[in-house]
Amino acid sequence: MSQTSRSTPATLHDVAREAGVSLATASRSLNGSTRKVNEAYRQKVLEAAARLGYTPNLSAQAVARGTTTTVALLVADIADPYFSSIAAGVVGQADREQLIVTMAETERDPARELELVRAMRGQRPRVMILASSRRADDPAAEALQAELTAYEQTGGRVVFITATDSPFRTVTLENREGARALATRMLDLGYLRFGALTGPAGLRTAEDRIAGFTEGLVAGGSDLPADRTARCAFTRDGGYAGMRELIDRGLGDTQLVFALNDVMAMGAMSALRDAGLAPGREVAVAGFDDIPTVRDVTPTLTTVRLPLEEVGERALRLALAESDDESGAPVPTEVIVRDSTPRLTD
Amino acid sequence: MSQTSRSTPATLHDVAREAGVSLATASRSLNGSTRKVNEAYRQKVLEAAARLGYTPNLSAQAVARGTTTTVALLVADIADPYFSSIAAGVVGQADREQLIVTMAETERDPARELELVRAMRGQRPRVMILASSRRADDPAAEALQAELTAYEQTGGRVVFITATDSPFRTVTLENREGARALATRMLDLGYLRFGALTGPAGLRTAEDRIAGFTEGLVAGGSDLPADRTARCAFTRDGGYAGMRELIDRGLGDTQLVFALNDVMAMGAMSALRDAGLAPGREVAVAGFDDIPTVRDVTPTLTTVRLPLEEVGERALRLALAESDDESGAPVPTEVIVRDSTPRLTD
DNA sequence: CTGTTAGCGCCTTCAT
DNA sequence: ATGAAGGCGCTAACAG
Repeated sequence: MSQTSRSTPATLHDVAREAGVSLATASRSLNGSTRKVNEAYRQKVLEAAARLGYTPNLSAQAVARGTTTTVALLVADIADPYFSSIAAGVVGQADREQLIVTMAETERDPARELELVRAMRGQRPRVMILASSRRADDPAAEALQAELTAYEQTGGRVVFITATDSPFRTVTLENREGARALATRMLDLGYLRFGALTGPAGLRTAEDRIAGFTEGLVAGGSDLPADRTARCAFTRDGGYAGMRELIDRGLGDTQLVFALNDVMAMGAMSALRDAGLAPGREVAVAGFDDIPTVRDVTPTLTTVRLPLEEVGERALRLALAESDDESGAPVPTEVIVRDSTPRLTD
Repeated sequence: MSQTSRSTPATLHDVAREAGVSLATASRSLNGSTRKVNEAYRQKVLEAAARLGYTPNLSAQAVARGTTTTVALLVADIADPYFSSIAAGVVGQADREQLIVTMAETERDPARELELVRAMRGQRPRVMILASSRRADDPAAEALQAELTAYEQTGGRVVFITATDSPFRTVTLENREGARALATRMLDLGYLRFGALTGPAGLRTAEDRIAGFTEGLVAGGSDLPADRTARCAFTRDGGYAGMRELIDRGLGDTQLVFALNDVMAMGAMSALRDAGLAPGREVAVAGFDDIPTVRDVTPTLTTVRLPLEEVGERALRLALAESDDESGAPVPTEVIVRDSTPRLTD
């Protein structure tokens, strides 16, 4: 029975022989679509398969069927809560759809992203979801577009998460609108003088958020002066460094700093604290995304909620949808006011 | 040139024809191991491949070669920083080894885990890494073991992350030792009366940490009274609920609560805050893992550092290693004292 | 309903 | 060094 030395996985052939039926019958009772096989045979096959510990070879099925059950997911940084939440959504939905997800990390490098897309095509995934951030100045953009177009022409489907001007299906995140709503809300709370950590130049998401925030301020009669902003990486450490820079340059009478995303905001609050300033009390801070941990920092962080898991789920559903225009409504966004931006009462 | 309608991916056959060589030559120049092909031909093939946008079909390669380049990763919860950090390590190392990683989520359900392992075997992955938590009372344990054994007998390699009594390769995390060291250190800081959130019964990691912590306390002349502990889920919300329960039961003169892992600790601190108690000042809190965000909470969290990304990398390296005993040294652990456990000076 | 027989895309002896 | 041919595990007509 239990072999102790290395062998090969049981093959469908083995199962068929063990059950005393033909290959086709075995195939049909194990994986075939609609049941058109004698129940008695079916049983024999199932038993034989169980006895042999048979598992269909997905690669073989893929070549024979000419189609896989794979979805490829590209993210910038798996350990970043923004991406891991999206990934959780994708993986969850994939599981429900009986699909397998493979994952790769671009590390925010466009050249690397292109390479990865090329490599992933080898898997012949049914769909490719690109969640790594788009940039305006991407030199590899054209090549990427070409690669993806070719991929779609051979039956694949690509879905972007938030990059509106691509010809591919997209889960639109209302970065601009959300940031604008945030600005409006902050004005309502009595804030008048704003600063911001603006993220790296050219990063699409960052630019949209800054633009929206600025719009909101301007619409409310305020503004975002350039000397109250700092460029920095789109990460926790970037947020820390950016706030540090703002502090070094002199915060002046800045009342609130918008940090573009929650991890940056958390870094920024730590920078304030390390400089002896109390976030929320002395300088208000707001983020974007509403990652889980912002409820647990002190003060709790005001932010714009993005249902990240749902975004991941939607991305996959969108990819699998028949009709092209199913992109549907953009993902709803919601301003969540917490303790990092108390109402100003003076 | 650029087809506008749907077609099929270029095949090696196409490339060969386009280059005017045989299938074999094309194969050899594109993917063959050692170069034994005329440079002129080689060039022609490469050019043809580029012109056609050819990408080798990995599934086909897999069936032909009888081996894949896939590593399957099983985690409990992708969005949890503990697992996403490990995943980042695995994916990073896989990239370096030219391997593809597929990912699935057990949602902490042993039955589901078994199912997933069975399903993943269909991919014929070279290695399978199980990072989802082991439990003592798992009714599916035997079946899982059988499944994994069968998998290894057919050439696969399984690696567990922290489950010492399995017959498979394991990346050992010194949960017990780390917790013991933490206890010792807390005693050094002057703490005398301890409580703990003990996680769900039967969860291996949780039990090791509690055992180690208790050992450390006892060795130092203290103890962990049952009435100062609370069972709860191994998550942020579990930590919150557990601390809530402790508070409701009456904290008494408890000075420090050990939370088993950082996300629980963060939940616990929020529970304290919501109850009007200042974490760190009125009740000290310690966690385990050292996930990135604990530097940004207030007070910063005392914890036991586990190099999670490195754990992921090691898991894959261990899987790929020739010799069996390369399990090597357990992952080093380090107590990191931060502001949530100030020195007691009375 | 069942079995036979071509493939699917690729690799790899085996001759040449 | 190159090409022809068989085979990997499975599916999908196609006959029976």
